[in-house]
Amino acid sequence: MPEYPFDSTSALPAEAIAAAWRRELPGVPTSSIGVITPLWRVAKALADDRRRTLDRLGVDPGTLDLLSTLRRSGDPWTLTTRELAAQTLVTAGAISQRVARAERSGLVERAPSPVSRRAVAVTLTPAGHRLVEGVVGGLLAHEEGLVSALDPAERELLSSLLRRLAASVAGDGREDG
Amino acid sequence: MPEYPFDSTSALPAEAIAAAWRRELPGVPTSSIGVITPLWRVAKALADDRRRTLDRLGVDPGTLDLLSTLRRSGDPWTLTTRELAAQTLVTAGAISQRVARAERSGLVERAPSPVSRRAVAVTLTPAGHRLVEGVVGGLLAHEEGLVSALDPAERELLSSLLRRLAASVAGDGREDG
DNA sequence: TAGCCTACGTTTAGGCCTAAACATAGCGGA
DNA sequence: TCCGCTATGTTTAGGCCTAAACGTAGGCTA
Repeated sequence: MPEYPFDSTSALPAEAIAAAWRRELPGVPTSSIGVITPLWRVAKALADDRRRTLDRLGVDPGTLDLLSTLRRSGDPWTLTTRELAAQTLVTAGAISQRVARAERSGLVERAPSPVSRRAVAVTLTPAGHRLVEGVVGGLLAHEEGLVSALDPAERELLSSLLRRLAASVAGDGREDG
Repeated sequence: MPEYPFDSTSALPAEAIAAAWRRELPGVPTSSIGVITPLWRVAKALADDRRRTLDRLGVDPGTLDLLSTLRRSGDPWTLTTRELAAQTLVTAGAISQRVARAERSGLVERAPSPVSRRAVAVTLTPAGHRLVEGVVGGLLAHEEGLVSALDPAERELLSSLLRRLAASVAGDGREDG
């Protein structure tokens, strides 16, 4: 049996963590804990769930992210390293490694870009097409089930709160120099 | 200059991703994308921000999580590997590695547990105390600023939606066997 | 045509994680 | 007392990431 990490429902409630800090180090500001802790727990639970689901389907999350981005981009299913990095939110170095892994597995091919001679064009192979097309529908259907605990109005509300928070975090923390 | 990943605000909106799937593979269910995509983007933005903040303070996120959990537990600042795994939501193997790293840095010590002979008691050293106490206040103050884009009522709402979602994800995805 | 700058990719070092295989410790029954 | 089962930790293989160093391409200018 695989060794699962503990799940978020059995973890200490965020409010207990905040209370412990106030008891141990009076004066530390604890109000962010109530939102950041549940956020990370959900994100981790979703990531764990996706990793296990994809494991059963024979692909890893980084590779599926790569194949999905190419597949979604439409005919001719080709993007440069730079475009892939921008759409998947990881560094160019990470893309380089993902592409190398996927290329070893025969899922994508690298070729000099027709547009710019220093760019590299990454293209889905037939095997890559088959894999992503065979997996994406099932994955999305599964995740649809996970979020169905919230009704459509609640999902919209959650989504909009998250987008506002994202704007705040991205705006801060970066713009010094 | 470090190579930053692209930030979430410049990324493709979740709705554009869903529309691309509907165009490319009609029939795939796309309604989960609107909530899962923003959720992961915020989580990643927060994780990136925390990593960089802690980097300036000379500690890594995994180590701070370990030291914080011990510090919060109160006198005598000792927990077993198992308790640490339960509270930090990572596997026992990950805890073992974190503790080994922190021990090499002189921040914690391992000793046989007085309670059970097969348990290992992990305790904060004076250097560990100094580090966590010197860092936690600043980190929480910084993150307080990040979430201040939402007013208290909105934070409470977000928090409660996230907790409901966490319960759904943890309940599903695991209980087969 | 050399010098410089920027854009684009890749590689490497090292942190971090999970899953799985291993070890050991204690418990409990036959 | 031997066997088996469970609890607890550690180790290893391998995925995944960032930061930083490194190549190399093209453009621009003197």
